[in-house]
Amino acid sequence: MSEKEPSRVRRRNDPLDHSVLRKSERTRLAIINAALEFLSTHPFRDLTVAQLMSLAGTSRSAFYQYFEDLHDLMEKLLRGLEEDIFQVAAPWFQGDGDPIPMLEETMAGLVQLCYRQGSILRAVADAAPQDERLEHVWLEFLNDFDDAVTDRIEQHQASGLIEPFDARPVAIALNRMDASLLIHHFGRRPRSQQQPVREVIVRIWTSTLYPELSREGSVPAQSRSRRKAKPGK
Amino acid sequence: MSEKEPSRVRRRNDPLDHSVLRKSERTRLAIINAALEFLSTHPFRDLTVAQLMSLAGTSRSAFYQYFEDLHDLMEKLLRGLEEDIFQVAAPWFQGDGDPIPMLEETMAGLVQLCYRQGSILRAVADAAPQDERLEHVWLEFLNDFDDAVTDRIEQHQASGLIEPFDARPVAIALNRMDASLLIHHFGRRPRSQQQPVREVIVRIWTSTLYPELSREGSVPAQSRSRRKAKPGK
DNA sequence: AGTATAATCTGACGTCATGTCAGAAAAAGA
DNA sequence: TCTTTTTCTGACATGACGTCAGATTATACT
Repeated sequence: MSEKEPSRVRRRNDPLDHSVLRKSERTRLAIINAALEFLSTHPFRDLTVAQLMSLAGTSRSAFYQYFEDLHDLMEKLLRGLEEDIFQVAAPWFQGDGDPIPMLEETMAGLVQLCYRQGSILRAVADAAPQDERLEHVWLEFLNDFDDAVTDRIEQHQASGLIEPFDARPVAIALNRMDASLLIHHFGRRPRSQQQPVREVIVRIWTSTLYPELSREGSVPAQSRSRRKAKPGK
Repeated sequence: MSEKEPSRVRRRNDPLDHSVLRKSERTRLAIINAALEFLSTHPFRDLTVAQLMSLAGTSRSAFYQYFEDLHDLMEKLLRGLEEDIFQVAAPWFQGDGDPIPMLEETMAGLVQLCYRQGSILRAVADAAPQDERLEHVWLEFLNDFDDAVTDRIEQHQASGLIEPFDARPVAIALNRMDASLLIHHFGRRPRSQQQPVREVIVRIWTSTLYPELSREGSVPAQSRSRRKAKPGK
């Protein structure tokens, strides 16, 4: 998310009128915001540079001062998400203790995040196959997740929490499921409810990874609604 | 592949030489074959009408006599797959008896089919977000599967084979996983091996749908490759 | 503030793939 | 061989892209 600092703040007069930001930075943000707004209501295929820049309030050609092309813009948007996602996923990946509650927490966070940013995720996924470079970034993004999940499964296998099996294919499968599901449910309006999505993800992960643990204490696994999940504001 | 016959010989006596097919039909097939060949080695984004028609051996504009545009062509290709897929999936959907072997059979068939036709699947999935109509067809295709799986789960729930839970979200999740996975592993060259993919799909479906049944008889589920699985081909 | 300089913007241009159409060429039928 | 129908083709118009030189505006310094 954080690019470079506003850096040398040597404003002598009061650049505050124009906000502390450099012009270029303001324009860049205007473009990004226009894109976010547009993509929250339209599919990526309808986004053109002309459209976008008229929303952003400058001329079409100015776009190319900030991004190589639309796919480059999507890449930047993805990078923004990436951090948040890895951060919100931390509990299951790094916590210790009963893995199922950690899984639930991680997935709740993931679902909530994607509930808000799902349109970006969808836009990136839609755009990726059109551009070799973006596709590479997207696959790398997914692959990072595969690596992380594989590691975590192997750790839990080493400590006996998960029975031994080839971890990577399972990690890939679960991740692809998550991605497709999150995009499917939250990638366009109107969005699905969070709860059923959260529940089904947790159900499949736990029955796949922790079958013995999951057998108990969850009837149909309906009433497991946890803390009110602060409305997130 | 095939240029045009030495032709020049307009023998209307035996149209068999030019095959029994009408010219238009031969051209249509030439286009489709050129597309299949191209897509088995290149991503959809590199396919242009000009490229395609030069492979097919006729002029660019002739393309539009047969298809509205490239997305329409992709739709036709998808329709071709659709039948095969539903057919090969029959065992679990329609058979009766122990559900796990049926699942295994269905998934083996699915994996094998997609091993061969994966590039089409990928091309369609890649192309879908670019065209409203194709996207609709693709989503409908997935949705038909969701319906079928939901029904089957509910049947098995009614007969006590599967514990009660909201079937549709689970069906959706499992289907999206399958689709992503099949495209991921078989959508481009070099392709993954069939066995691990088949195994992981079966593992996740069974542990999700038939957790009690699956607990037994499968150690880590590695050594389940009893039969030599005739080398494919 | 006033001005020099650097940063940013803009319109015009060339490119490429698309989809259409009228006329040419070839196939089908007799 | 001739006629009719089908199929193909080149040329055109369109729309989005990405670039660039010159104009315009912001910024820094006195």
